[in-house]
Amino acid sequence: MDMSEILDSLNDAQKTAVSTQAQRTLVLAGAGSGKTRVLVHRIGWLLEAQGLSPYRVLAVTFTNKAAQEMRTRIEALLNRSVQGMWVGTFHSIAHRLLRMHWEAAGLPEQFQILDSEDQLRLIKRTMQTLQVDEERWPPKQVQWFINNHKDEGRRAEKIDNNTDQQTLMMLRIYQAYEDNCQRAGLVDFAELLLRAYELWLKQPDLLEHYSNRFEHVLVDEFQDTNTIQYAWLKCLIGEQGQVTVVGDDDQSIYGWRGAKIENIQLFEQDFKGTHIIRLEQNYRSTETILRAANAIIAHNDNRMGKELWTQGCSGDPIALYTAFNEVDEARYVASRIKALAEQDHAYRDTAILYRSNAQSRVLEEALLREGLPYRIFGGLRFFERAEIKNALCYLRLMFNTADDAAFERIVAVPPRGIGERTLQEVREYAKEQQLSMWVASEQIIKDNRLSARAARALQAFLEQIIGLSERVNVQKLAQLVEAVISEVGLLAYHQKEKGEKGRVRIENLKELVSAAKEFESVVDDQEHSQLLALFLDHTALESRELQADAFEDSVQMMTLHTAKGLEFPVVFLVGLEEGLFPHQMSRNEPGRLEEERRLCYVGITRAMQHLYLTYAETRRLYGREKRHVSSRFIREIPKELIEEVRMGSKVSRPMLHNTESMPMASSEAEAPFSLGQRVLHQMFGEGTVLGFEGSGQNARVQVNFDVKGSKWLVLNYAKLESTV
DNA sequence: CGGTCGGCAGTTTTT
DNA sequence: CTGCCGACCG
Repeated sequence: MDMSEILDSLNDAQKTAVSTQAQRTLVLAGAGSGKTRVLVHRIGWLLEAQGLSPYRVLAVTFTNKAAQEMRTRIEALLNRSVQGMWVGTFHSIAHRLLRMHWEAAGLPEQFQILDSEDQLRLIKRTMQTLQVDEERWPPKQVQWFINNHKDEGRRAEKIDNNTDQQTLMMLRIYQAYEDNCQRAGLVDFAELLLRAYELWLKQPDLLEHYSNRFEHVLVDEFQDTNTIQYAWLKCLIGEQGQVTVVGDDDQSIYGWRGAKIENIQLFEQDFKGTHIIRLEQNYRSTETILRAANAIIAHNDNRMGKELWTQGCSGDPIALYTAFNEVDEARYVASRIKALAEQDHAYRDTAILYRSNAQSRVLEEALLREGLPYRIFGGLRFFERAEIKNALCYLRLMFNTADDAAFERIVAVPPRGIGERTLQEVREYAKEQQLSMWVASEQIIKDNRLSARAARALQAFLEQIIGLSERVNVQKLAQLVEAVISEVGLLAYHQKEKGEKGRVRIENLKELVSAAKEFESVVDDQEHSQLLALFLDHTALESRELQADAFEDSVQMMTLHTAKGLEFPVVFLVGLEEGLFPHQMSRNEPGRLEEERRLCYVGITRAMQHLYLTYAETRRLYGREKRHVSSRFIREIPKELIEEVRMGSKVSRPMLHNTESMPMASSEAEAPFSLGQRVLHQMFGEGTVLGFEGSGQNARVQVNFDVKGSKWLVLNYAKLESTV
């Protein structure tokens, strides 16, 4: 292959990053600077120019999507398959290692992965057996405690137990939870990483093998690595290994879940002679947008230092809309999107970004009112839905009867005459004898420790699972899934549910069968039982839906966190208020405030052409009206980049007594009411003016009545009175 | 065993 | 104001 294909399309900094001979390379890649491109071409360069075997390359990402994309793009660039290359998330690579070396890692061969919901349930269960007060030790907090320690590489027994009562109890739960996991062959997400790390420590020969094998390690989104991931990498790379890490300290937004932005600085110290390359040329946004982003992020301290620039045009000023309240804000966004659509902007070119999910609702209503199609990202993923997880837990229990988490989840779903009394009996016995729930059930039945009715029900359950698991080696995966949902009564169970809910759940269960079919065809030439194991891993590790949502041109709505890595021609960044963004909880701690600022930087740099910022002076949140001042992030943008928008009546401030002094657009000056004004209606009572539409005879006004809610009224008929 | 009611919490999310 | 979870009751 011609090397020029790999280098020619790149700028100088990118070329350097792709072709450097340095043993250690740190690429500081600004937003929109072609980061993925560099990573892909770097690997291409290593394989083609350096003649490295794909077998000797390990590339690590944070999401399955990124891993998938990387492999696809490398193969497209080189026009060949790179099968032997390991490309995956930290978790999937750790998982792969543990599957291959389960014995060395001290795990049973059929270990299963717990997602965070499973983990929380198991923690609750553990706490119940320990008789811990859930008021004093909230399970969520315990979960956080456990995961945090694991992320820092700390086992319960290694933690100093010379501490306060509160922590001491958490440690006890941590330990008991671990014991439960070990006995049931269960591994949570943090455990995958920790075990993989301990594998290096406990098995130097294994470490050496992989260190030798992976001559070059590449890491994407390096600023998001946590302590254990960093330690794992450091071991693997060792003194000899070559490594390329790519990241952007200004886009580190996951500190709250353990990511250590300091790892970037640490890298420079730990890996001597690191070649640092900055990618600062941006190919995404207008100069105006970049200047705003640069200005905001400049308020942070201890940056690695980077300034985005572009050869492109300066573009439109940033629009800033000050809304009276959140409804007005949403209305503005919707009306702008409608106007943009009329100028031939596709809906999918537009994104609405917000700090927290709770904000989406009002926006959604406004889009609905305008008849604009939208899609909200986030929310429950397919494999996380309750009915899907139930079905999967049957498969898990069939696969490994010791899986207590699965046992607990489905033993009474659908209901089959096994009540809390019976279960309590089983749990106690299991705890006493250090047995799995499954074996405990068997023995309790045998010992006649239950009423005849309960014993019969429990026996029937065990037999049903055994009956199903005998078919694992005989039937195809999809048939097996189908058998579970119909024979075990899940379908019938949801059929009985009233309302839309049951129907949707049944749809989902059928979707699960299709997913299994799809999986069969993708991963063929495997034994049936193997296939089941792989499928279970897949559902735990790749919660992404198999089929992307049906093609529809719609407005994209998501949180700022979700938007990372994406780009849109038009971006609305809403809710820029002190207390909301930066969030209340982050305002007083400098470190957390800086992370909020980086989040803002991420949001702004998503925009390619047009950026709209909005905030509401009053916002109803948690049923309470609160007044807010504009976000400091707005004020950190140079004034000359911003153009303030005033809609309709041109009154952005609802202070009634000030309306006269506010500038009025001549065309709208005749409007008898202003936005935010309080009015009285004969039938609907008092309310607040939210918006106008039309003029003259047809002029309509939208009023949010205190009691009757929001209504559109024709001004001519409405006989509204000002309350002032 | 399933339904209902009351209390309470309530950034951000991937694996 | 929601939505979720747990307790309680029929």
